[in-house]
Amino acid sequence: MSDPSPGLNSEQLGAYFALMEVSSLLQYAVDEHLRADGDLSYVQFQILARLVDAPEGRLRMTDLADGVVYSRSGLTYQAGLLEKRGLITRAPSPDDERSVMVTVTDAGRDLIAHVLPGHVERVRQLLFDPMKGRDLATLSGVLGRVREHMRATPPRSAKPRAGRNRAE
Amino acid sequence: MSDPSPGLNSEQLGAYFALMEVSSLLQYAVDEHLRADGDLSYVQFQILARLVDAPEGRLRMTDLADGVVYSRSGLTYQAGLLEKRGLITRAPSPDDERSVMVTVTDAGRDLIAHVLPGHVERVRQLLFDPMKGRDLATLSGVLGRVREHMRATPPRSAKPRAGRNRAE
DNA sequence: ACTTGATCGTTCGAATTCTAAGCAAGTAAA
DNA sequence: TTTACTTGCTTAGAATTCGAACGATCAAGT
Repeated sequence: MSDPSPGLNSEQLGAYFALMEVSSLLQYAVDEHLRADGDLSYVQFQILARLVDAPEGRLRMTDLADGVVYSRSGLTYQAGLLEKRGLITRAPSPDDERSVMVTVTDAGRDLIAHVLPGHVERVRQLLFDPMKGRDLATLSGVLGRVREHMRATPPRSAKPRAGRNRAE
Repeated sequence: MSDPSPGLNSEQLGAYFALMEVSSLLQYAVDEHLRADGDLSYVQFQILARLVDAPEGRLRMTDLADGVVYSRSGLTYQAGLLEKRGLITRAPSPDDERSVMVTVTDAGRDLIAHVLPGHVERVRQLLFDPMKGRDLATLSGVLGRVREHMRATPPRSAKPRAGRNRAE
């Protein structure tokens, strides 16, 4: 039900714009570093990092795509590039013949290990240096809650059920 | 001097990931609405919105590009699309013959006015509904400060000065 | 078994994006 | 003024991205 749509006050609007601008600028900055230091795009870094973090270093394509907020076809394309560079391998899953398990190779782990310190350093400089006091605690609290809320909120176009909807 | 690179603690890392994921999901959600309701991409909406906000409803291409964190050539492309749809006009600036002034048309203003309520509504539902108490105040304080810090921090690859650098 | 429907991943084509190169116009120094 | 450099924008071509269509596999229900 959530409140009879009063729009956003100017503080909310400012926070919204700031959020989008900060994430854009941050992504540009780290992307630049990743390319220079490891010839990786931000997306590729995300994929590898997520795999390194996963148990056994492997994930199904779909879970990986959901994790990095990315389309399946886009992931197929990037996985092709990463596989060509020997940073990951792909193999059909034993349990489910449809799905493909993606696994980081040692080369992939090495590359992430090589790039990570500089990456983290940039994030610290840009994002956390200007914070003070309880800023971090509040920020991570709020963002964590918002993230859960978003994950739980299905996209508005939540599948027109069968077919015959959508007049017009 | 900012601290001898201790990396990031796990709370910082979590906040960083949450920030990127939240902005991604939020952008997907509003993008979906904008396309359905006004046949606009998120970038196009940003361009128009920024113009509507500008004095006289016009801006130079470069300032517009910087404002939306976008490449110049990308903006040229999008401006072409928007002009074709009659939402903006382009004209050479009187003062500086090089630069191009972009202006929102009435149609452009109307479209933004049409789309804005739904847009804002989604942002409110996804981003602000799960907030409470002083969350908003802190968030906008922190993000505002971070944004200023980022704008002031030049990209690391701050122009190889003249030409003869970049061995290799 | 047999149909129906959902899920998984890829391929295809179109749209978007970036970088590099180029042109035109401004600025500054000689 | 002439030269050199910078700035503003566009063009050209390659790379990336997405959505729709597809083939294959699984999961139920009958």
